[in-house]
Order: sequence, then structure tokens, then C-alpha cells
Amino acid sequence: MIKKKIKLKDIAKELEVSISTVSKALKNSEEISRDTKEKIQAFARLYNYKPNNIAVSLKNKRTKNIGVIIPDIVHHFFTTVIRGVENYALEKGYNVIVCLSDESFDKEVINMEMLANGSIDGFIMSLSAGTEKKKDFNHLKEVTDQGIPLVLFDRVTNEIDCDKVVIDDIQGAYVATKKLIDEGRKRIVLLTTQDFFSVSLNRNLGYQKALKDAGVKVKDDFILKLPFMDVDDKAISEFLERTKPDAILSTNEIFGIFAMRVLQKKGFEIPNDISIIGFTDGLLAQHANPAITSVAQHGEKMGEMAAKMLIDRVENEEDEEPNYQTKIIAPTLIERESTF
Amino acid sequence: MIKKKIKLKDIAKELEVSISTVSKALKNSEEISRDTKEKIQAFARLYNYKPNNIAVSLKNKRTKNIGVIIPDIVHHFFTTVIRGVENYALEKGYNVIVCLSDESFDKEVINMEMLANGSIDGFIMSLSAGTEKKKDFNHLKEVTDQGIPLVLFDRVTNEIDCDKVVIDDIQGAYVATKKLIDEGRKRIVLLTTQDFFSVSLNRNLGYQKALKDAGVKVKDDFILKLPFMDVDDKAISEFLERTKPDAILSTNEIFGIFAMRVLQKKGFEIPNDISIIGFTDGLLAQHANPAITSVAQHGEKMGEMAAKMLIDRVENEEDEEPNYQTKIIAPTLIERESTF
DNA sequence: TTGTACGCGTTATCAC
DNA sequence: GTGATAACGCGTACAA
Repeated sequence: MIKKKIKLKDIAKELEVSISTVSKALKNSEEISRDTKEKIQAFARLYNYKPNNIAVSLKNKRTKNIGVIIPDIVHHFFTTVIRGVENYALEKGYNVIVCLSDESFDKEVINMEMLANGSIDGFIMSLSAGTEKKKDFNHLKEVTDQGIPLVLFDRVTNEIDCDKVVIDDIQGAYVATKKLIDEGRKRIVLLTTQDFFSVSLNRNLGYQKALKDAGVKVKDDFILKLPFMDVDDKAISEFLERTKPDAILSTNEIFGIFAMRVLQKKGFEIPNDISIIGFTDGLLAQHANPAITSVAQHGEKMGEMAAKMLIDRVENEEDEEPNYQTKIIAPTLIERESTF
Repeated sequence: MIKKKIKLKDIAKELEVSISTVSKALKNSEEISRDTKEKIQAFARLYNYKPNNIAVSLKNKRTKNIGVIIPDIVHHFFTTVIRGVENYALEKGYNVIVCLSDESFDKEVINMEMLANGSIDGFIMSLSAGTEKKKDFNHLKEVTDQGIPLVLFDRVTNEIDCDKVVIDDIQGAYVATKKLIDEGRKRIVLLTTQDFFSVSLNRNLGYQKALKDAGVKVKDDFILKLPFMDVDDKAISEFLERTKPDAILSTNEIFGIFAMRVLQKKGFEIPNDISIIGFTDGLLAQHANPAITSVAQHGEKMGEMAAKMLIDRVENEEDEEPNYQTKIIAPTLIERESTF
């Protein structure tokens, strides 16, 4: 009952010509006579011939696959990036192999090694928390040393020479903080993650810069650094009680949501009593009540750009002069109901 | 500067042995002498030799890739399924190639055809809206006819003979509706999508069955069928005004969230005035205020089961008697703040 | 215009 | 113990 896939050899045998004639005929080569071409093409269409990707890959040393390694897929931002990559990739005839590092250095290494042995033409990735913490980038170095193109996005590192796509995190935090200052807020606190995340560090800088520019003194105890994994309601609650803020900037979506719920349960009104701005313009921010003003990271655009950079690199490997670029996307402040 | 990847031939040349000796030595074959094995293995380790996946695939006719095609990735449920698939796949040494159909029949076909030509050992997929609407499953049929294993999950069809993983949607809706009835709710309305979605149909059945079992007459105008794409605030708003419900069952997460916001803006208290239960236990339901009681679909478990079924099938292709199975996962009602 | 021969990197069979 | 050879499916330089 199984209709096995037909291959060149089968067509050749059936039509009593050589394999190479079939191969050429199917590529519409000028060398082959109109008659045989038509005969072969008709037969191929009839039996739905499609070249075997693996054999073609082995021959061309091109897989038409791109590997994407992200820390976590249950995370709206990464999800939008994948969608962007997919969009562009499909258009160019590439498949996307997605691997999750699960925020773990080891998994990131394993995944990279698996894919680096011929499965893909290039990588798009965002560093896992484990890798950012450990600051060990040898697996990236090995990949680039082998000449495999790599594009880093969002969570990047200066240690590796390659193409990058990021948003201007400093600017994003600056604009958000400024918005809060302009509203007249005086006690603006920051909810963020630990410093080893490059993005958190930059957002923290932007926050501080905006305060300084407005002549406000930065207080260290107005900044709460939480572990990235399980959110700790209690820590947030205590922090808010201690600091009594009139505005909150959160460097991610989830901390902002948690803070808002804590405050609402205590009877505060958002934004009347307290304004909130979060990073990552995800579904949670959009559908919260009130909807949360957010710094959009434009994940889909980021994915598309990363894919474009990567595929350009893959398809023009002659470049002996790498000339790597870092594209910086401007973040956008999306004003909603959690600010005035 | 580029350190090209080393291959068997390079090792053979360097150590002045034959390629096959190297190959055997690296697989620790008994045929090779201890000395040469050690020498070769040491050399291979030093130069970090790793077999080329593509060549191995061509030889074994096994790619160790599995293709996952889903309608949308910016959707928490599918995202958890992918995570489940990834978990199991990585453990078994498989990569996951993710393709998005974008709810479109055409994209689904294109993606399938791309992957079916040797890129993957089997498929895991959930039907796009377009495919469910069109009821054209030829692309699936072709794939299974070629002997490529296929596991359908969540949005499945009876037209195709293959392994399947679903949750018991009827039961899920039944339990949720019963919960609302037991709370004493009298005017329970249903927010759902159009009938061509198999899951919506079943959830609708469960809702109606629960009402009938409780002796409540089902009113057709208590059921609102919305297009799946862009949610229409106004339609929901009008529906709620017309039906004046004291409880809402939503067959997905997003409609429930929208309904809640509409009601809250009108001054209703959840759950004091109106209870809400949604399907898909996603981030939105968890972090809404109040948090929404939901029917959990156990996406991660579903993904793991689908991956296990697929890989079992792939690795035991001798089975001439297919004997396909449909695994039915029991849904769980997660009680939160939007019900009593 | 068509066909032969070889290579892509690996593995398995068989001969030495 | 080791090595030559064929095969996986395709593409192409070269020969006929």
C-alpha cells in the first residue's frame, strides 16, 4: 500500500534513458532535446517526483535549514522573533530548526553541537541565562571559527564577532522613565533581573540616565533585582511596601504584571495612584486590566532582520572580509491605560 | 583563520590508514587493534571530529529530525506543545523543525512538501483553520501513503488514519459547564469559534450535554460563534448585553479575557455578578485580574506523548500492521478567582 | 543530444 | 587487523 517516493534512477529506468539525462531534463537544461524533456517532465509530474533534500544538501553543502536557538519558547517575545524568522525564511525557501536551551548553558552547547555538524547553514540565537552568567562563549567561537554564519539577537555579547540585532535598551528605558517623570512621578522604582543579563544592565542604565538628566538622585534601594525564573510575589510585595512608589518601570513583562496585581489587591488604582510601564510588549500587557504601557521590542521585525542578515551571509560566503554589523532597532513606547 | 571541519578522509590521510579503518576505530569496532584505535580516537578528539549529519542521514535514511507544523506560534497552547516535543526529542537525540502554517491551507501544504522530501523522519501537526474549513487532507494522505509517520494533535480529523493525541474536549466543556451550574448559575452563555474547528464543535457538545443533563434547555442565542482571527469587542459586547448572562464559558482563552474586560468596564464584578471559565490554561488566564478558572489542555504533556508516539513509530517501522492509536488526555479544571 | 564517471561523507560488506 | 569497494541520491564536467 505504501507508495514509495520515486527517484531519478526510477524515472531513468522506466523511460530507458540515463540518470543524468533525467536530472538535466528536470532542470530544463538546454542540452536535452525538447522531446525527451517533455516526456521526462510529464512522467516526473505524474509520479510527483521531488528531489531528495538530503542528497542535494550533501552535494551542495547547503542544507537550506537555519537553526534558531532560544532560551524559552513560552515567552511571547521569543515567539514573535521566531515568527519573523519563519516569515523571511519560508520566502527564501529555508526551513527553521528550533532548539530550546531552556536557559541552560549545557543545553545550549548540546543543541549547537548537534546542529553544527551539517544540519544547518547558519545560526540565529539569543543567549541563555546560564551562558550569560557563566560568560563562557567557546561554543559560539567554535561555530564561527568553522565559518558557520551566526546572528545573535537581543541577548548578545561583545566577546563574539558576528552579526547582531538588538534594540536600543538604554534608549527604551530612558524614554519610559522620562515619560514617568513628565507625568510628575517622584518615586519611580525599577523592577529588573540580575545584572548578568546584558539587556537588564542596559535598561538599568537608561533608567538611571533619565533620572539623572531630570536632576533626580538615583537611589539604589529603589531598584529590585529578582531572579529570572520563578517570580517571587512576596519579594515584590515587600519591596513595594518599603519603597512606596508612585511609578514602576519593569524590565520585563511579568514583573510588571505581578506588581500590578499586588497593588490592586492592596486597593491601589492604576494609574491614578501608581503608573506602570513594562518592557516587552506582549499579550499579557495588552490584555491586562488596565492594559499596560509598554516598551515594544519589535520581535517580529527583529526576527526578520536576523533572518535576512543570516541568509545574506550564507548566500555570499565569498566575503573574506567579514565586516560584521550590529543592527539597532529603535524601541517604541506604546501608551496604554497604566499611565496617563 | 577558518578552521574547517575535519572529516574521516583527513584523519585517514594524516594517520596513513584507510578511511574504513578510521570509521571502524571511531565506533570502537573489535576488528581494529587496540593501538590503532587509541591513536585514531586521540587524534579525532584532538581535532574535535564529529560525523557529518547529512552524510549519515543519506546513508541510514534517517535524519533524526522531526517536523512540527502548527497554525500559530504566538499562542500559548502550541508553544507548550512544542516545549513538550522538544523535551522528549532532545532526550532521544532528535531535532525539531518547526514550521508555521499561519492558519493557512496553502502554507501548510508548502511546509509539508518541503519537509517531506527527506528532511524529516516524521510529522507532528495540528491542522490549520484553513485546512479544517476546506476539509482537504490530500497532503496528509500523500505523506502517510509514502510511509512517513504522522501524529496529529488537538485539531485532528477522522479522514486520516494515523496516530492522534487529543484532549477530551466534550468532557472538558461538560465539567466546566457543570461547575457553573453547581454554582447556581442560570444564564450560562458560550463564546466559541465557528463550527469547522473540530475542537469547538466538541466543546459545544459538552456544554450542551451538561445543560441538558441538568434539565436546562439549550438556547441557540446563548451561543456566540466568532471568527477565530481578530476578536471583535463589539460583537462580544452586544452579545453580553442581549443575553445578560450570569456565567460565561469560553472555548478559548482570548474570548474569555475580552469578555471579562468588557464586563469590568461596565462595572460588573467577577465572579460576584458573573462567573467566567475559559479553555486553554495559558498565561493570560493565569495573570488576569481576577485570575480565570480554566480547562487545562496539558499542552506539554500532549507534546511529549505525540513525540513519543512518533519516535516509536519511526524507530519500529517494521510494523506492517499500523494499528494506529488515539490517545485521549483528560482535561483538568483549574479553579481560580473567576468562579466561586 | 545523450551518457559516463566521479564526488559529496559515511557506513557496511567482503577480501586480503 | 586492515583496506578496497559499493552504496545512499543527486549534480555536473567531460566524453562520446
